[in-house]
Amino acid sequence: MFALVDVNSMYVSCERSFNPRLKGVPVVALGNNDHCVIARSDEAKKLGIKMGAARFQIQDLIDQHNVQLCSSNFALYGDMSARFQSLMYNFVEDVEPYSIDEVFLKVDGSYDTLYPSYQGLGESIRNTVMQWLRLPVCIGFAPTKTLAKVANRIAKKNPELEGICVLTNQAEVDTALEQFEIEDLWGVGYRYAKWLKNNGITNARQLRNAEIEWIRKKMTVQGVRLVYELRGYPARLLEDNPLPKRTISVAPSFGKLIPDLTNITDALTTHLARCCEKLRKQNSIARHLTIYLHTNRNRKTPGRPDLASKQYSASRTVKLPFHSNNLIDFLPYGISALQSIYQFGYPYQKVGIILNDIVPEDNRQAGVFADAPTPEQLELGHVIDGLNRRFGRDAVYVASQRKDREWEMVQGHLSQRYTTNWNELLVAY
DNA sequence: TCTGGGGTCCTAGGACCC
DNA sequence: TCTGGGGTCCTAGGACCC
Repeated sequence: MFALVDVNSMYVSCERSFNPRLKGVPVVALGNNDHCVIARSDEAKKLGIKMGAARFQIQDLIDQHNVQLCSSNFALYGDMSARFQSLMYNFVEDVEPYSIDEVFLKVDGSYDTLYPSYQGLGESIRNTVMQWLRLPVCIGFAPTKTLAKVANRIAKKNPELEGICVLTNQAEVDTALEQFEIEDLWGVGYRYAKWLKNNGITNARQLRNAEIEWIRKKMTVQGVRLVYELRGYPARLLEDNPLPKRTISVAPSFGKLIPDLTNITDALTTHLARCCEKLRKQNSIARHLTIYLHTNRNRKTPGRPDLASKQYSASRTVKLPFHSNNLIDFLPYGISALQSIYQFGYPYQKVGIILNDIVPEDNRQAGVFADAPTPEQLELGHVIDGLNRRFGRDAVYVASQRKDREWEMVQGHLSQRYTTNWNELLVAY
């Protein structure tokens, strides 16, 4: 049996955990630059605020119902997530952190003596997370991960279940799948849902009974796994030993549209420094660097059809002569890639970075035409990370970075980093 | 006026190897 | 005249996830 434990409205719940005034009232968390809704409390959902809505579209609702706004505070959410995940080891040995607000657990018979029923185990997890972290969770139990996802969603949609849904026998599974919309299934996105519906498959039970080879042709082996999982045969195992990331990307939008190369280069430098930090955090090095640049696709500038109202986007990938996690190694390649795609005259919204070809740090090989880094060079990055952890982000940065940061994002409703910044914690209490 | 950010997996096809 | 069989590696593109 698997369980899926999921924090309800994660970001909003984290904010509420430290700010009781947000309880019982509509709250939304906003994405970068406070533009876009990325989490909603139940009260906000009832007002009809949709996921992903732009703030200007719901400004009337915000004013009428005094909806509380929170800028996204990932220092807080990430730390609460780590606490939530580590708490799960108090109950079971096999834990797979799946996303910032979800964990899969393997719940086998060995826990029978401690928790005589899945229901009892679920209640115990729910109560403990609430007591220790003040976060509300829902839990679904079932024989496969996909069915546990189904059970979790049922727990969430039916308040009378009080956050717990157990699917064990076939009759329960049949009923659940019959009522489960195809597009809500884990692994069925917009396009597959459309195709399945066109072929007469509208609920999960119909998909479970579908012909395997026909599914494979359209939905590849992943679709096949999904059907097996619905039939109760595990095709996705618990991955409790997460591999390092194979792609690392940093691409926040600017706080306003930026036309000039100087400011964009400055942003690129800062983003690249973040990428290297992420690499070092998982003890990796990378060799492939993609830089992309684009204007705001949603902007419909009325009036003069001159350059400033047209769209532009471009990208360039470069391969370094060796793997690295050091900003100084990446920077010249990043800057020349940027210069090769930059075109004068457009108002840009974002410069983004993607790193690929990522390998463990101790797999480092000297390039044929480049010297291997010295031990001091290898250590430098980790030393900078240590200083920035201790004295605050950007305590140490490269000299070419500017201090004014004209491009930086806007966050007008940011809460404190309650759990990770001791000074702020003292102020808060 | 204003619309997020960061990932994974799979497949096909091209270039190359012996 | 007749031109095999079995691989690897890389990339782009498409689908999905939270």
